[in-house]
Amino acid sequence: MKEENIKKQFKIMGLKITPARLVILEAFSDKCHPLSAEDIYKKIRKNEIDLVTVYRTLISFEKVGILRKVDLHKGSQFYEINKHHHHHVICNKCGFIEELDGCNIEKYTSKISSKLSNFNIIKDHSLEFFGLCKKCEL
Amino acid sequence: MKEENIKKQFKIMGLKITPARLVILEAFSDKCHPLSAEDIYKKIRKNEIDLVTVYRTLISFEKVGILRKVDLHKGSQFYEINKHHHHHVICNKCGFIEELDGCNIEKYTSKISSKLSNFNIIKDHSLEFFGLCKKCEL
DNA sequence: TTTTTTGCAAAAGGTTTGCAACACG
DNA sequence: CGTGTTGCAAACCTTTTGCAAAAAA
Repeated sequence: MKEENIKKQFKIMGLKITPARLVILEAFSDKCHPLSAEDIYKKIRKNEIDLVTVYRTLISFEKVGILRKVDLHKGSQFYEINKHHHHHVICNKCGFIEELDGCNIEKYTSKISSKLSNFNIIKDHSLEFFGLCKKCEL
Repeated sequence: MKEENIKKQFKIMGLKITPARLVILEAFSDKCHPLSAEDIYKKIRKNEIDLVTVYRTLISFEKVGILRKVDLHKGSQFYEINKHHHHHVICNKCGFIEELDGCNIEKYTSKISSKLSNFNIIKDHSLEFFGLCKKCEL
């Protein structure tokens, strides 16, 4: 995303443009793997942004819809850019992650929606696969 | 499950039969909602089983396949009986959980399996939906 | 100038580990 | 009796909170 567009989006979202936010957003753009707070902290250490700021930024970004949470059955919470909705396959042994293009479960979602007794509104879903990668299957 | 069958299964799994394990397993049987270590600890407090033992038991049960992890986007890890595979809808506001009967994404799973470049073996998946329950949508 | 945001320190969960005592088989 | 399991205390790791200083608009 271009600098200008980011600024516009931040403004719309009610977020001030700060170096920390730009750096953290940047950390997501060059790699499409999900990142944890710690991952980002290490990655941008040279910028000397506090880990607490990373946490707070992730929370704001998720709140306004820039990021989404991903559960990888690891110790900590991961986030990824909330675009090009997709899912992952995670190796139970080494933690390797493969991305799956797209997500075609809309049909399934609408089917289940009609069966629900306590929900009218479904906003999101998480779908991750777990297995053994080729290196670890041996 | 009957006492006898449990004992057999435990034996097969290489787990000794202990009061703690029976009580913890029991905690899962009368309710199909996912439970966290803390949930179980509170539920069985009268049996005076240490929280650490609960954690360790959950880990062993998951390892041998009696339980599976469920990610509910809450602070802690939840588990449920690894049978009658199904999914959940979780209210983002109040945390209410609705269970979905069955799971019909096998077709989807086999479709994605063929596209993977780093995995031959898919063992499990997690699929949870998030939204607002009828009480919270107002 | 006003409102957010940041850093630091500290607290608050949640989960894991070490070790000695205990219990299952 | 031997190995696996438990309880207790303490450590650990991740995430959150309070508050004053700094920065954005």
